[in-house]
Amino acid sequence: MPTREEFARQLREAQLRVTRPRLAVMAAVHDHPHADTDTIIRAVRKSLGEVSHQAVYDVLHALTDAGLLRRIQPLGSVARYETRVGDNHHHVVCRSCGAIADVDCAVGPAPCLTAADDHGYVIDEAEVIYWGYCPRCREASS
Amino acid sequence: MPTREEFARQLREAQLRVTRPRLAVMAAVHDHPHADTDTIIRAVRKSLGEVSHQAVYDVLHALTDAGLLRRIQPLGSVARYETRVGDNHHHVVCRSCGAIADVDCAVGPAPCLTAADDHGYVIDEAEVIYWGYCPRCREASS
DNA sequence: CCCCAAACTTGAATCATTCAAGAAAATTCG
DNA sequence: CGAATTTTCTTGAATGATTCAAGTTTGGGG
Repeated sequence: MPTREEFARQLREAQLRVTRPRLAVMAAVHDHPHADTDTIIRAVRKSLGEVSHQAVYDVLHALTDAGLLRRIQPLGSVARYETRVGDNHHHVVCRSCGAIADVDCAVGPAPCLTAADDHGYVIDEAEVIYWGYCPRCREASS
Repeated sequence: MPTREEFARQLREAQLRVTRPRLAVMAAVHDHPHADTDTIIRAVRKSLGEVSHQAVYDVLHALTDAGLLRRIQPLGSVARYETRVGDNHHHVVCRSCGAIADVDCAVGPAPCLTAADDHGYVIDEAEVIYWGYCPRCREASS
């Protein structure tokens, strides 16, 4: 996993101040891929002691706006975050337990798909969510 | 647009009772593609008089579970519904104003895409959201 | 026409997220 | 190095979509 210095460098490059909560959030999201806000808050408190939930929300927004984090939100789920950005990869979501896994882009570089009729929209990204059942749930229900 | 009888038939085929709120919700969603719940509630009240918001939520869930409606929820938006179901089409969302337009599937029948590595998941649907800017916002910002 | 499960009404509760105002900390510049 | 300035964090309350719960009404089979 990236070092503390690596995270700090990313923050500076994005014109953001380097603070303990921000470093902790970066580490937490890195360690818990696709984690929801509550999980991230708990992880951050585990490493720093008490931190306000508002601070975590602020940090998640700032880092997302800066492009250091990516926010995803499958139907019926709260917001989730991941550190893997800039490679336009996608996600598989289990309909049963909600587990999420990364999937590489199926058709090349972003935007990796071309709409049949774009209605005049200028498209710059195609976000794909695959729905199905994860190995564990499939086994449990058979 | 489908007739009242057409909607009633769809409800019966789905083993659901035919009620005025349900017919009104079907018509409202049909008339307001991609509308959020609040818009639907207002449209229903316009045609039926006072109807509890809870009834509309119940109906939307029942119809969605029955496959008569499809629920979509782009990042940062509340739940939206549409009557076009079963054809695995996708959506273009404007990053600026949030306008949504339908887009036919680029690669054939569902699931229209193949994941590079499915991690053992059994995938039955690929949901695609194209992000970009609609003609109006593009013009307004130039 | 009667019955009863399914639907609807009313009213309160939940919970993720946001708002607001002041305190604390991180860069900048002297 | 130390004060000034601005960003970030804390505290505490508010918002708003959605859900829960209990009781009433209604659709449609018998």
